[in-house]
Amino acid sequence: MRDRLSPPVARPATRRVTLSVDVILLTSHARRLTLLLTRSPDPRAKERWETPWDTVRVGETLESAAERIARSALGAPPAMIEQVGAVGGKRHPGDAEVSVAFLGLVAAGSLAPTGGDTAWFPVDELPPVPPRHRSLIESALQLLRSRIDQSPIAFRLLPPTFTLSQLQEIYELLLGRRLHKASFRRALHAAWLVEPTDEWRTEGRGRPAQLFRFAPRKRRGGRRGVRFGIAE
Amino acid sequence: MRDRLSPPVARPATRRVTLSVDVILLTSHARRLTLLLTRSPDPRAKERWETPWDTVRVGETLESAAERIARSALGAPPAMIEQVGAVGGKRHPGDAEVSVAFLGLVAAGSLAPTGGDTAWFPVDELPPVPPRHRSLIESALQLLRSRIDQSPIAFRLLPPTFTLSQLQEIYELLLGRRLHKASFRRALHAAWLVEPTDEWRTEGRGRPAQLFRFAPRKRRGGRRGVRFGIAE
DNA sequence: GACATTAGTAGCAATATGTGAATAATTCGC
DNA sequence: GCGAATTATTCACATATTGCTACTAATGTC
Repeated sequence: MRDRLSPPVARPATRRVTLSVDVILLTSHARRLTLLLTRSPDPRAKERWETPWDTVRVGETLESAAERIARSALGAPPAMIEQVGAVGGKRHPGDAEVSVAFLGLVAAGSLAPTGGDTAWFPVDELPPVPPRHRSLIESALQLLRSRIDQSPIAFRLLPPTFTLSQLQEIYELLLGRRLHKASFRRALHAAWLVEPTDEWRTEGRGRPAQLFRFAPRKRRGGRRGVRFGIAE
Repeated sequence: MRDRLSPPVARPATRRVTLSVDVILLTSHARRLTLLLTRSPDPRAKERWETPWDTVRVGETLESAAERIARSALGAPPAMIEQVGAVGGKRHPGDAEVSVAFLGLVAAGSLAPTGGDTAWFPVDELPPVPPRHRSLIESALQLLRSRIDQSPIAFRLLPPTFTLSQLQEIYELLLGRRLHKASFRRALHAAWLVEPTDEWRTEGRGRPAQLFRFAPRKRRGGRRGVRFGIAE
């Protein structure tokens, strides 16, 4: 089988392709998911905005390149970074044949002083971006939604301490639907994911809310049955 | 921000890297997950087995390259193929700087007539493989387990018609634990994923089992609450 | 102080899940 | 042919989880 792919001993030189690392940086702002875009440096570019990207430098891994690109665009490292995947086909602003996309999450409130070359856009009101970036953004959002219950994604979109209403708001944002307050809190406490601090926040009107922090505890091995969540 | 990455108008040529596409082919056999490996064509290779891989040819996408490699190794296309992700670092048998891994699922029973250069190994009894392949196999298995309840993975590991005991066996294999028969079936029927055929299979001794086929129906919009499954 | 507003809980009905055991349809040994 | 062994399928019931309405609490506004 392999023989058909390459000669038995001396293998052909692996073909070289142009490769980029592209970073999707997301945060929550004003009850909306927002994405960081940078202005295209090329005035002839078809689209004026694109996600931060660069090539991998010598000695860098894909991850360290993604971290560098994110830090450079934000002025600070994101709270979490995760690979989305690799894609080719579709036009890339630097004409990279293959792009490896990373998703970076930024805590709400730490929106960098968006300089003239970077700006945050609500994900449902994006300006035109290059086709490959459009597709990577879609993939990143899908990843975000599919991992929300397995990974501490929601907590990375919040500052270290937060109110339970803020947390619920993030979940509603990511899931795209309203959640019931009592049920949400009951499930949250049952999961031992947060612990209360002794601080309270007054948000203008209404009763002050207690602040919590993310502090997951080992959970007693609750062996649940299978959940058939297959949509297709 | 972008300015620091590249000059305003004329961008630097995107750096070229050697790239491979590596395919993890899995099936279920004798109550075990098994993986297809090909014999290394290089007698000086440190490891004698590796997962099928090749470079991307001109005009191919990553996906079509993965399909070609899988078809070439199996003699037939896999039932499903999905990207695992991209990795660098760690030694690759062809010294590719970056590898994009794909997971391919093969229906049980269609084990190709494993020629002299390819063979199936139980995933928990693999011979030594190159470090990058070892790592990709781990990632693929993790992906498999994390998607089992969202994607029809289990069904792709089975022939078009199957008994519910076979299906449960696959779930137990992937989840690594026993499931209770009655609960499993109740949840399965509630999810409207299978429909009975009018065939029965006699498996030697015991009562014959009815054969079912995968036939997911649109499910009444069961808006469930949040499940906090975060381990950390 | 009455009211609007947001936070946090109680309690109960409706569902879902865990489990043991009953019932069904075969083959095997004799 | 008959009973034991084996595998499939379902029932029934105890427990656990979830959905929801309504209630209490603590604040700012007027």
